[in-house]
Amino acid sequence: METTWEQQLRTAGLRVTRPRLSVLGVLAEHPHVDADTIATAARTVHPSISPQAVYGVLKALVGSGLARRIEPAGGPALYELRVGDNHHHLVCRGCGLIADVDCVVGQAPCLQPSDAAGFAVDEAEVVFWGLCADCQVARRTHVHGTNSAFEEGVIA
Amino acid sequence: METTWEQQLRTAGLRVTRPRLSVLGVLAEHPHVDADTIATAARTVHPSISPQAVYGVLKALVGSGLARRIEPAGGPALYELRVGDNHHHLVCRGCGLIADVDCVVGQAPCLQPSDAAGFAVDEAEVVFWGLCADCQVARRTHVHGTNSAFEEGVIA
DNA sequence: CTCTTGATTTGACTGAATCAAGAAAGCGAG
DNA sequence: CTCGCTTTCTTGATTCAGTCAAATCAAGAG
Repeated sequence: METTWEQQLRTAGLRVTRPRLSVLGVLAEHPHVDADTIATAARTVHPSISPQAVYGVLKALVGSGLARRIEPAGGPALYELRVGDNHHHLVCRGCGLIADVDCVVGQAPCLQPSDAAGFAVDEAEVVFWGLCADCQVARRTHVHGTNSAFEEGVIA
Repeated sequence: METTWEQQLRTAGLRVTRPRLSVLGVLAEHPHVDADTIATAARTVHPSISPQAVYGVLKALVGSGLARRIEPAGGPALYELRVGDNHHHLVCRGCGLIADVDCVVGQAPCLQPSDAAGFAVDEAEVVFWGLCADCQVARRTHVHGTNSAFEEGVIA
């Protein structure tokens, strides 16, 4: 697995560098992370890595299709290594937890708009909003505000 | 129509103020606008309105259900008056143009994830990415880069 | 008309991300 | 193995969207 990243980088026409391997390592362990968390985690392996290097690496990875960038409303961009399978995401309104959902249909775009209004659609992005199991419990226990942040448009 | 806003504000328990009426006026004319554009446009009617007032008004409108906030990846948040019908959006990768798409199914969430992973889902947000009619032409005419900005992950 | 409460202004501030210039490292050719 | 070109990383400044807080101002109930 370790060497695979090296190969993948080369295949993508990218040089194999320490910052890139560190970032890939972090992404492999954490399915959905923001740039800042990646920088912090990567520093345990490569202490001198700069935040901007992380942005640069991520841009290169996304640009070459090795990683995917998702931008849930109300938070920083997140990155994941799972690419090419056009899956979707569940986002928790309470704690920001993200889970993957397999796409029912196979290829992108998995959905077609009822009226495309002249658009050539190449991707249908689906985000399911709700409460994760833990936050549902926390809500019911009525300790309103236990789980920090993200409090806002909860519909129920 | 003019007076309806006043009524709607009152019904929502909000005071009727000049900044709020100005912002509502702008939103009624432009279906999908960002806060900055709203501020600029509102100033033609109410010159002294401050940018922060616009943020305040928008937060109040969204909070009371009179407006909806959407946040397409890679751009500032946009606001629209069309609420309560759970419709979706088409976004142009070329120029950022946004079009509404009626939801095929009626109520939210219109879609259910195949495996909710314990989440209580209350909304399915769908964004269709592609090229609008104009940008398709511009692309074909090969004047690459005519339509500013937004250039990046075009799949085709 | 007056008073209370809610809204707006003003101005400072945060967080995420980009840009630019110089230094450093990858890696192919010799 | 070494050279040297090119890509990538570092450092530091800068933008952009949006928030926060204190003070002023106005809506509208009484």
